[in-house]
Amino acid sequence: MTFSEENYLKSIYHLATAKNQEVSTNAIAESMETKPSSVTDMLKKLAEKSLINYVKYQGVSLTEKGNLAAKMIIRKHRLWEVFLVEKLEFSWDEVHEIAEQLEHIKSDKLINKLDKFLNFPTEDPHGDPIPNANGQIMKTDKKLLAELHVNQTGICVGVIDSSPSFLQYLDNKGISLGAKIEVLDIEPFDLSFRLIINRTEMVVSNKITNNLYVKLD
Amino acid sequence: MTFSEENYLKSIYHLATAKNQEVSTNAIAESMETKPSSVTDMLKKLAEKSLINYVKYQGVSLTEKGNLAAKMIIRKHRLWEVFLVEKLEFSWDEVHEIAEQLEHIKSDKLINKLDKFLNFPTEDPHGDPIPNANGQIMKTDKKLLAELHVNQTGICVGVIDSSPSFLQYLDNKGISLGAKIEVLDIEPFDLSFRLIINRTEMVVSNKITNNLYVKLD
DNA sequence: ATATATATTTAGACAAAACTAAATAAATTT
DNA sequence: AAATTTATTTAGTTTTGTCTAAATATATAT
Repeated sequence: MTFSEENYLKSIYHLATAKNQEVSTNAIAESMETKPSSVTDMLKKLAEKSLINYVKYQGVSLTEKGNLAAKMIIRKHRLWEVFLVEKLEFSWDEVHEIAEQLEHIKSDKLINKLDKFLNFPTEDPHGDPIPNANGQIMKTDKKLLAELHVNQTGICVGVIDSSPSFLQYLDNKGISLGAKIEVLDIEPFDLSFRLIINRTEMVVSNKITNNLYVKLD
Repeated sequence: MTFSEENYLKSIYHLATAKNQEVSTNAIAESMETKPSSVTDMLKKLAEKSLINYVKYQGVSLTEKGNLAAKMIIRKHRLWEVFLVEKLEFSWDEVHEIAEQLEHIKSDKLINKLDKFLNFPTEDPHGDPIPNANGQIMKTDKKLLAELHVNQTGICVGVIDSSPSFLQYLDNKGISLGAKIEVLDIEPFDLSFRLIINRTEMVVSNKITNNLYVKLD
């Protein structure tokens, strides 16, 4: 499988998981920053290889085979991210780009040894789950911070937006995975939250609360 | 720089180092298992980028820029090999293929952090030197085992042939880097050596002695 | 020095993955 | 239901890296 094919599979997987329905050509083109006509070409190839179900004009879904392949790429991506943060001391906003390259390295033995070396982590540095060697994903019962009520507490377990700018914002505010969060107050007008995070009181906008996952305790 | 360009540079570097003269089109084609006509095409491109000195029909040499680029690829290859053996517990005959992929990952920060994580190794698992971040190579004063005389002793510091079959042969004989070697006897007829390696006596052919480096002590 | 053999380059073609522009299907509006 | 907009596909081109076959340069042998 080529790098390009792998990137398409990954993209389709993410879009299908988010929307939970057939994925459109245009959606893929947008997420991959390419042209719809290029997408059509690739869809034919992936369908030819039985990695996707493709009916002209009807959008696509992953086959069992394609789904597993996508999860294996995501497994590699997230394991390498753990390696970069835990072993090489990268910060969580720097690892995505490098993992985009490392995820294409082909060697089952390598990735399974890496998994063991890292002690079989179940989540990457952004709180996203890491599929195991069989493609199974442990799903945690996390909620958006935006869904909490006043006086509820939880711990930060992940982000939706993992762009460097958002992650750096969180760093500046002292918010990292594992941080203890208590909701003091919610402003009805703009849905901003007054919180205590790790003993520090702060106010965050609803843009933040809609991109942070917490686990209730 | 593309993967292919990097592979050509590496190949030219190795051939130039071994032969110490202009490298021929055919030699490159053979070492890369490709056709001379393909090589010619690529040489034009590399010359265009000032990575090699190329005069039609005269063979090629690396420019300063090309030489440095080649050494950086080799640096990455060898550092990843150290990682695979020291951290992931691969054996020395398994790492080459995987390192061939990893050497193309582009991130200076990554490779320098990896270097630090591995404690700035100077040699890879086969005893080959690792260029530092500036491209400098520490050269050790090693000799071929075949050059030793009766009664001389040394320690094994590297191999020329690093094919899995040779490395596995060495494993079977209990020969690894750091092994203590004493030459007991040399058979004039076939130049086979009777040795003591790590307290065990054995006889090895000149094919072996011409592929093992030792350092005298 | 000429003939022969070998090495190298050129010319033209192909596959992969992208693109643009044009055509067509599907969805939406009026 | 027809018209319009939007989404998707097709057709034809480009670039990268490879190939084969043919041409040409260099090296070797007689």
